[in-house]
Amino acid sequence: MEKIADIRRREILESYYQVISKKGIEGSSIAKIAKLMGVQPSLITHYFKTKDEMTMGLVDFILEKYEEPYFYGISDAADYEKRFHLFLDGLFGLDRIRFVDAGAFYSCYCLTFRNPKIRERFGGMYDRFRTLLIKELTLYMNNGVIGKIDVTNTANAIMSLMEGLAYFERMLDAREYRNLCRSMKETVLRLVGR
Amino acid sequence: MEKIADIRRREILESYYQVISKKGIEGSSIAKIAKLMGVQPSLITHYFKTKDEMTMGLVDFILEKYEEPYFYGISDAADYEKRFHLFLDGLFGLDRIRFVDAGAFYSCYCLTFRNPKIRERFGGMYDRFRTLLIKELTLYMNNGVIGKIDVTNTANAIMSLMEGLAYFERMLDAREYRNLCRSMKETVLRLVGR
Amino acid sequence: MEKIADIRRREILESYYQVISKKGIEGSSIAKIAKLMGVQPSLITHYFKTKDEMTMGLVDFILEKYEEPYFYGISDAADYEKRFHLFLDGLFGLDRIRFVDAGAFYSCYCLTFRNPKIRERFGGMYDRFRTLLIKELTLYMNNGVIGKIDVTNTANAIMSLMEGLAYFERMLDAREYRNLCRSMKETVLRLVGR
Amino acid sequence: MEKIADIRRREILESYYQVISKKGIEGSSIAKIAKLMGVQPSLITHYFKTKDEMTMGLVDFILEKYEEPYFYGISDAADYEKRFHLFLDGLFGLDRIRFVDAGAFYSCYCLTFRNPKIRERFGGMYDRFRTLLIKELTLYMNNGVIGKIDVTNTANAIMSLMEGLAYFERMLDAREYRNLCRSMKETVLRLVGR
DNA sequence: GATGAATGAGTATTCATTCAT
DNA sequence: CATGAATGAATACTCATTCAT
Repeated sequence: MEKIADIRRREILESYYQVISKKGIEGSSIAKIAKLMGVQPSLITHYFKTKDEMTMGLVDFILEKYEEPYFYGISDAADYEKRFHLFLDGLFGLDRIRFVDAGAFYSCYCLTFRNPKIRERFGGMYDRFRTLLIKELTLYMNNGVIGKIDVTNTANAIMSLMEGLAYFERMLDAREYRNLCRSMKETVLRLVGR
Repeated sequence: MEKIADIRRREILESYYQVISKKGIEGSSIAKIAKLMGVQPSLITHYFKTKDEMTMGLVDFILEKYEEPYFYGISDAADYEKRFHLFLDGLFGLDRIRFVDAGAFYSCYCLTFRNPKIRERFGGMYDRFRTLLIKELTLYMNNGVIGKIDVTNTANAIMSLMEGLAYFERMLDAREYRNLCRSMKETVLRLVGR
Repeated sequence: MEKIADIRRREILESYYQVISKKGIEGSSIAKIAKLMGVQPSLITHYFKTKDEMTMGLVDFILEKYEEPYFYGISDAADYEKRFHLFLDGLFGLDRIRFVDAGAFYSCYCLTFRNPKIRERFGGMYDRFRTLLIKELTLYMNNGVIGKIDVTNTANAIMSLMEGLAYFERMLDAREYRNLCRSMKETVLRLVGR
Repeated sequence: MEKIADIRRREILESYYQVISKKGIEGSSIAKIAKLMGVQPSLITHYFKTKDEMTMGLVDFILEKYEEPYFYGISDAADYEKRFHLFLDGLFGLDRIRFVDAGAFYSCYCLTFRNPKIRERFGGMYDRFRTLLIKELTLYMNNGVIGKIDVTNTANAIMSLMEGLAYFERMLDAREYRNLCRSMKETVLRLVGR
């Protein structure tokens, strides 16, 4: 039984997210969010004292969404060989579900350049992701699925590949993107010594 | 013999660039640019009819700066072996000179999500870069410096690696970044069959 | 046996008084009062239907405080000569206790210019004070402590002197203020024919 | 030939003065001033960067008005006896022209409690007035029109009397006020030893 | 080529107040 | 008695833009 305040806050962040997706960070405003929600702007300031506070909320909102597929997308199959390929497909597969609008995500990423708190949040998220990758890679390494590697270094490389892939997704046509995905997967295979 | 108008326009874009670097796209305005230049805002509107027009100008300004090291950074050494390694260092070396403020660059990148014209500019820039990479890779391939590869595919992968590296640069500490650079270079070496 | 409602109203007025002292009438608001009290703004509206009503309450609160030293500060000594000098010291002495913050007091005084009800309250307070002065002066006159005077006129003059003194207190340095107090006392002595 | 900017600024201050007279400091706003002028609020911010800046301007505007009758109201008659009485009438006469709305004046006075700069302006004005009084009193003293007095002290007392008179003007009916004026004049006569 | 006056819509935030719980 | 949701108007100030000079 969630409190009404939490629901409202969530609603506001959801609307902020939609506005920022459509209009960008420079085109988003409390008034537009309120209009989308069908409430008065002052109601929003009732829940978030300042716009900065609300933006911090949005970053958390987005990073949570962004993180989800990584944390919950990993198979727990007993067969490590199979699990490894599922894992790779989860990272670079064409059917990878994108939970967060890329425009909104990069808008928030831009905030890291001037807002140390937001940079921390992004940093924290990537740390958690790196830790997850390391754990997973170590598992595969210890079970002979992949070769002996520097797991931290490899995790960083994988994250970089993923980021590059995401960045270029919309710059490429479907065929090029498909090739890039495959190429990335193969690159990872080589990186882990297979 | 440049006209005074061109000089002024350049000056304005330079100031816009500085403002966007410091305050982000959501914190930049004609008034702030004018203040930085020590002129009246209306002078800026005199040279750029609308803010959108000026922003288009800024994108070109930034992409030009961004492109420069790639186009002029490639060695023309006769020794292909040596040239190849200089080439790799140019892309992933620690001493790679960054000509464009990353915050400003990503702010402009964000605009591609809502402005098709700007997306075109970015797309064009990456096309030119891909063409350059393909030409260079083909040269190395034809001269036996690297193995038989799908050059387009490899060029895309290299661009992705570079982008991922740039994205994470400020999220990593110096040591991690150094390792990532080295790792990237090794990854490319494997991709090109060495 | 005071009701809780009366206590709360008193509490609210005390907080309003503090806020107006610190921020002035133009900087005071129900929200700030509520924050100072650690309650919700709506609680204040519960006790005072409108802000105007609360302001009326504040005026009474302040005038009551303001009046106090005059009403209770007068000696009841049997020796009229002595009592007269204590009386004078009470009005113009350096050790005169100020019960009301001058900033808050003048803020309320300003309201008399637009709010007839508030003007009445101030007028009533000054009437009571004048009556008191007249009574006291008559006593001294009838007992030969002072000469034959127009008591009403003299009371008005004394009030004016006091007001002028209060007005300039913070514009003068300590020495000047001390001299002014002494000068005022001497002026009164002359006015009452001594 | 005054510049348009100076005229506009003056116009704005005049309107601010009218609004503050009618609505008090707590009821005055840029929007109301603009409405009274028939212009957009943003035009006002064009001439005064902040409301505080405009308020500083208003204080100067009001003090200037307030000062005027004192500086220009003093007779330069050669007959000192006559000049002295004209001088007294100027200060306490019934026909004393009031140049400044009392409500607006006291609203500004209230600002001295929280704004040191404004306090300074008021202090400066009173200093100039005291200096003027001292000069005038010294003239009379040196020419035997009045007795030997402490001119500074007397100047302070006169200012206090005037302030008290102004403060109570609107609290008294016409007859009482007339009497108070006369009483004040007599008090001054006694203070200067006549 | 450049200034500065002016507009009108927009910004985040605060205001007093109402009402259901 | 007290909270907290919600409103709608107001606050100072900034925005991009136009236009006359």
